[in-house]
Amino acid sequence: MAIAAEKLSRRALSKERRQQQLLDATIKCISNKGLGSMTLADVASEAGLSQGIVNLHFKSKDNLLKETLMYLFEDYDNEFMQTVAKSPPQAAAKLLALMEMDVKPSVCDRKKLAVWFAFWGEAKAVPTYRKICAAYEKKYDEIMLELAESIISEGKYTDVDAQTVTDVLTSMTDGLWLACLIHPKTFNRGTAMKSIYSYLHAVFPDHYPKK
Amino acid sequence: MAIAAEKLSRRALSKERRQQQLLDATIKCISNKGLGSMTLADVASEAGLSQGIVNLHFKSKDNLLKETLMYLFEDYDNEFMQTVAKSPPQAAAKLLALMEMDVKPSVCDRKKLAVWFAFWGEAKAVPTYRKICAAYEKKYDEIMLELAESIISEGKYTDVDAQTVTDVLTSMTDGLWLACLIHPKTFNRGTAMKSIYSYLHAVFPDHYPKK
DNA sequence: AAAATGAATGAATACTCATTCATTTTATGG
DNA sequence: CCATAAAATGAATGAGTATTCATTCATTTT
Repeated sequence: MAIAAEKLSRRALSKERRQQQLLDATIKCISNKGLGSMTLADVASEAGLSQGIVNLHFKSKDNLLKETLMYLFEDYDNEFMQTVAKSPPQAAAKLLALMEMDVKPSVCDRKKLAVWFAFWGEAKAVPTYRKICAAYEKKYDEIMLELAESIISEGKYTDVDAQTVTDVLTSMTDGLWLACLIHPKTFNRGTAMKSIYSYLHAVFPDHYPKK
Repeated sequence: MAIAAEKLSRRALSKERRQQQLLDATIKCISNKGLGSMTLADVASEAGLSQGIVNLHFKSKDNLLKETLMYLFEDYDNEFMQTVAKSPPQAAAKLLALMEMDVKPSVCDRKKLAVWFAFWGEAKAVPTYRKICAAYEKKYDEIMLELAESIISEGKYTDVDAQTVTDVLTSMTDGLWLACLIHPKTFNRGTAMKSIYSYLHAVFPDHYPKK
C-alpha cells in the first residue's frame, strides 16, 4: 500500500513537472507572438518536445489556455499571500508591501504582463476567463478593503472611503502594468512606486509621511 | 441606421463610407469573438457583404487590424480634443472634464474597451500597435502635464509633482476601464468618477473641494 | 445608347494548424 | 532481464480561413 502510493505520487510529480514546463513555454510563446498567433507547434518547440505533446497533456488548446491563466493566478496568489503573511503586522505596512509587490520585477515583468493583458483582451468574448479573474480578484479586493478600513479607523480619517481607496489602488496597479507593457522605454519602477505613494500620502498623511 | 438605409442598392456607399462600415463591423466582431477568433468572413457577414470585401478594401487582415486601431484612436482623439476645447478655460476644470470624458458611456463602452484591450494584449508581440499607441499617448500626456503644472503653480502646491499626477490619472483611467471590461456587473460610472475625484481632492484640495 | 469604370461577388485556391493515432521509447516492478 | 504500462513521438488528417481572381453589374462618361 505504501509502495503503491509512492509509485502513484512519483508518476504524478513527473507529469506535473512536464505540464509546468509546457505552461512556462506557453507563457513565453504568448509573450513573443501574441495569443492570436501562438500555435501548439510553437509551444511544443519552445519546450523542445514533439507536435502532439500539448494535446497529450492538456487535451485541447482551449484547455491549455485556461490552465495557463489559472497557473498565472496561482503564481500571483502565492506572491500576494506571502506578502501579506511576511510584512509587518500594521495595516499600513501591509498595504504598502502589497503595492511594492505589484511593481517588483518578478510580478511586474513584461513577459507575464503580456499574458495577463492577452487574456484580459479576450475576456469579454470568453466568459471562462472572466470568471477565473473575478474569483481571484474578489479575494484581493476583500483583503485590501480590510487593510484600508483598519487604517481609516486607526487614523480617524473622516471623509475617506475604504472601498474607494481600494478601487483607486487596484486601478493604479493595472494602469501602471499597462504602462510597463506599452512604454517599456519610459516606464520606471521608481516612478511607478512614487505615483502610488503619492496617493497613499494624500489620503493617509499620518500613516504615509512625506518622504 | 443611416448606413442600412443607404445600403439598399449595391453601390450606394462611397468608398470611405464603406471602409468605415467595415471598421465598425470589425470592432463589433472583435468585441464579440475576440481578436483571436474573429475571421474576415465574420466581418463581411456582419457588414452584410461578401467574402472578398475586406481584402478588396484593406488588402490584408493585418492591415485591417492596424486601420481599426487607428480608427479607434481617431475617435478617442476627437473626444479628447473637443473636451479640451469646449470645457471652461481654467486648468482645473479642463482636467476634470477630461477625466469625466474617460468614464462617459461613449468612451467607457465595453464594446470599444474590449477592442482596446485586445490590441494592448498583442502590443508586446506587435511593434506596430505599440508605436501607434505611443504616438497618440504622448500627446495626451503632454496636454495633461501642462494642465497639472498650471494647477500647481496657481495653487502654490509644494511637494506635488505634475508628472506624478499625470501618471496617476492615466493609470487610474486604464485600470478603471479594465474594471468596466472584466467586472461589468459591479462596475459603476459614479463610483469610478468618485475614485478619480478622491485623488484630485487629495492632491489639489483648493481646486477640488470636498463634495 | 454604347463604352468604360470599378465596386462587389463568391467560387476556387493555397495554406495553416489543432487534433488524432499507430508506433517507438522510456521507466518500473517482478 | 523481461513484461508491462506510461510517456512521447511525428506523420497524417481534415477542418477552417485568408487570399485571389474571373465575372457580374450599377453607375458614370462619352
